[in-house]
Amino acid sequence: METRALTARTSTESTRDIPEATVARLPVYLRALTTLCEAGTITCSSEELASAAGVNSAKLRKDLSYLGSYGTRGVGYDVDYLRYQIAREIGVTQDWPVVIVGIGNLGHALANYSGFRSRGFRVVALLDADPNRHEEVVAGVDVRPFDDLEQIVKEHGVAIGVIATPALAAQDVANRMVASGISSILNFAPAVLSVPEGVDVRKVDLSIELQILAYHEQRKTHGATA
Amino acid sequence: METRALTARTSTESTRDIPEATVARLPVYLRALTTLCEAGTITCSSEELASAAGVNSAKLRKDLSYLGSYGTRGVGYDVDYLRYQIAREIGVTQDWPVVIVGIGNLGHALANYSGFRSRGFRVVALLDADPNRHEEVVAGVDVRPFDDLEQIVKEHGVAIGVIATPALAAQDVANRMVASGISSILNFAPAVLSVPEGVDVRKVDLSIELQILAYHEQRKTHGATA
DNA sequence: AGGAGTTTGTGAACGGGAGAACAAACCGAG
DNA sequence: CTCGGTTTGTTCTCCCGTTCACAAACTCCT
Repeated sequence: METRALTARTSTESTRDIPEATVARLPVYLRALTTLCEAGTITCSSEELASAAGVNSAKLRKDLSYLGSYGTRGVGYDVDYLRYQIAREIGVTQDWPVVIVGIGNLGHALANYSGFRSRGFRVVALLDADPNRHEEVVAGVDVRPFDDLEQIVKEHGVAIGVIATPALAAQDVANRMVASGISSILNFAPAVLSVPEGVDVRKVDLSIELQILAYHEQRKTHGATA
Repeated sequence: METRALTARTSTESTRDIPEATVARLPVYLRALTTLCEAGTITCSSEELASAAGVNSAKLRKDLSYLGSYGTRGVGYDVDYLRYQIAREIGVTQDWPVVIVGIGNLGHALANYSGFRSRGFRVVALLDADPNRHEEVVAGVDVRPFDDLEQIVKEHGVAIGVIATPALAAQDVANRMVASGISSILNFAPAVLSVPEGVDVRKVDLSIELQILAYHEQRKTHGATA
């Protein structure tokens, strides 16, 4: 009778529906906590953690409150405990298999990026349409033909794909990924992807970021071009 | 008596104070327009352009309205004219000199990325603290010692810097950049930078994007781990 | 010239996130 | 046990951004 049925979960814990803005900050908190942890810190206040993460302390506390009450009033948060809780909420307590398509300059860099491995992701395959690259071994993983995508996805249970191809190829790659069963895509190609309902796409665009900076930069020195 | 005094500008054109969310979308429109232009399209409606950019048409129209009235009712927008207007508003009608610090995997990829050159940016220098790299030439630009930063910035009038170093070095690099006169920073290092008032920092974090995808992915297959 | 059809530009309602401020809860000292 | 100091969790308010809906404006056809 109630809409509750939709939000009710089997689990005994975890209040669901975390705001999107909060979800985007959780990884930042996670990194800050890891840094604190490595520095030997046992406990920290919301003020300290907020400062380490570069956000407002009130915002931090509100964000954490969506996950539950993991702090202790008058004391603060247990660094290691909170770190685990956030990692669990995000889902990076165990590794996610990932495929990267497009082994150009950027693909190389991504394959070699150690931050993936250390933060819950494992590159299980590198794919490229160019046969000349199929001899290569990058970061300990050999480059394979793009047509192997479906088999690899099935074999490793891959849910997340990274697109690092030229813009023209991006939509085709996305289509094949979706057809193979991938339901989350990180797109580095400068192209707008259209995907079916239920598939998440996040886009990282290097030149757009620079253009945004250029806009503000232009403002700073507006009329003073002499 | 009115707050108008604050928003009034000397220029005869350009209504100022464009919302930040709009600024972030202008480069997307610019790219969509360029694509349309290359396809030979002369005119397009807000609906078409919005679809090409992957946004709502009402949002597109409102965004464009902040720049002025560049469309024609009953007709649409002149592709080439609008393209120029947006480029001018962003400030990419002429090239911005850019320095990249940290020539590891990612730095290499960035230096070779053709999208910068074609979108109003010119890499004038590659810097690295490691003397072993100073022999290298990447993308036609030779890698120079980090200590040359100030001289290069002065010489070329560089206002925008890109940080592609490990996390530990990022803050130091940022400090040196600011001291040299750079006032806009694009940071790829997984670290929170603190900079003085007036300096803009944008952050691109590869693993955070993946973590956000992982969160949603975990939801899709919530209790069905069987 | 006039009217039908089309598309822009914008006013207004709506929803979500940011930040301030405070009550509830915890620790430790006496 | 009580009290003062500290820090969390949460409520409330404000502001930005999104979206709807419609009037204004333009073209084309008759």
